[in-house]
Amino acid sequence: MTQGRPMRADARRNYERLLKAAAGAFAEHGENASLDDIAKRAGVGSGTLYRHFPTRQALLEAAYVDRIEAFGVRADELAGERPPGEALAEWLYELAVGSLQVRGMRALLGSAVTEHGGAAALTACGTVVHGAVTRLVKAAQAEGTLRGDVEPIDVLRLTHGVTTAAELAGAGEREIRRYLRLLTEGLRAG
Amino acid sequence: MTQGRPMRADARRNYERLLKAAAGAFAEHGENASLDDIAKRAGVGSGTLYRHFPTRQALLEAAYVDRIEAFGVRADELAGERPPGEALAEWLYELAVGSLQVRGMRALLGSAVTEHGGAAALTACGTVVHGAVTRLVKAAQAEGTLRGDVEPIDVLRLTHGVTTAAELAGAGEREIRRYLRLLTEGLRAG
DNA sequence: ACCTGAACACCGTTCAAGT
DNA sequence: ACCTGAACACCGTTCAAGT
Repeated sequence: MTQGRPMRADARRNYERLLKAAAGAFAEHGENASLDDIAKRAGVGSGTLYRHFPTRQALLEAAYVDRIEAFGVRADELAGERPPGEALAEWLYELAVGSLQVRGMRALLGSAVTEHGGAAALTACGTVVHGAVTRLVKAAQAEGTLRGDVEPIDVLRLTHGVTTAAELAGAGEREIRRYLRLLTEGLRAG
Repeated sequence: MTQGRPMRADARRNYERLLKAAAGAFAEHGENASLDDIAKRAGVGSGTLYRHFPTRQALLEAAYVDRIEAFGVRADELAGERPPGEALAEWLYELAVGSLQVRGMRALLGSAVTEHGGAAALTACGTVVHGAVTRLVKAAQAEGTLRGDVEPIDVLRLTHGVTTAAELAGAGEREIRRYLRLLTEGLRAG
């Protein structure tokens, strides 16, 4: 599907250098790392970067595609090990921790659940994450531990929101856990 | 407190022109509106903008200080009209709707609840909002409708997070209401 | 005391020329 | 088919000169 004809040898080499440079730059400077700097680090002209990755979004996605796919696998693992409600909670927790630790991934996940003017053109990353959360959510709803009136995408968005909140708090993993529990249990007394 | 000696006439005029231009630019282009453009709109040199507002944050805050203070007043109004739990919920709703509608205010509120390396130097805007939410939260906790293990700042952060989520959804006011209810009631079945 | 605007540094993006 | 890097446009920030 993403297959096209194979790249010329130099193109493929540049592609991989760019990915490596991008990962480093995003880790150091966050999602807004300079594209020019990334090209320089990779030792290629800036035009080459644009040829391979027409938008910052595309580069971000390519840089984290492995990690995102690991989350898809992890969802099925958890579904096999634990009761649905717990599996969902743990997966959301790991997703939140991941997007806090790996700078740039939060932005990627955010745009993966953004409504882009109606007909949501799901990104590759969006497809994987959305598929995973849908399986977990349906199971938890069937089990009766998750309310029936929420869509999988709502859960993803709210988790992203909670992660944002935790980041504002300069939070560690304990704080994320706390905020996520407030979401799943609610703020009401009880 | 913010009083200093009175500004020279031309300084005061420029200050106000800048505020007006900033409000317009933020409304049009969001929180990242070009500062240079704002100075041009106001008909002043860019240095003048920096003299009055050393950071973008400072300009954002000055542009919205009236609106923020209105939220402080509104909190007391609601506290006088409704039971504490309802007053808090309604206030958070209005805050969320406000930060979605007025571009730039969301960013301002976000940074108002951000932990800035330990000794949180609260902004003026942060002080107002934090004071208001504290009054509402304490009352709701005393009444027993809000769980006792959350701090006012947590409520503010989570509301900011929910607003973020709603924005991702390209949401209207109905969606915000729904997401806020999910926060206050929780995701668990029941 | 305050203002102006040129100057500098930096970044994203395009595209003509090269291999 | 792909790459390079100069060129352009734009922005934030500083500061010497001016009133």
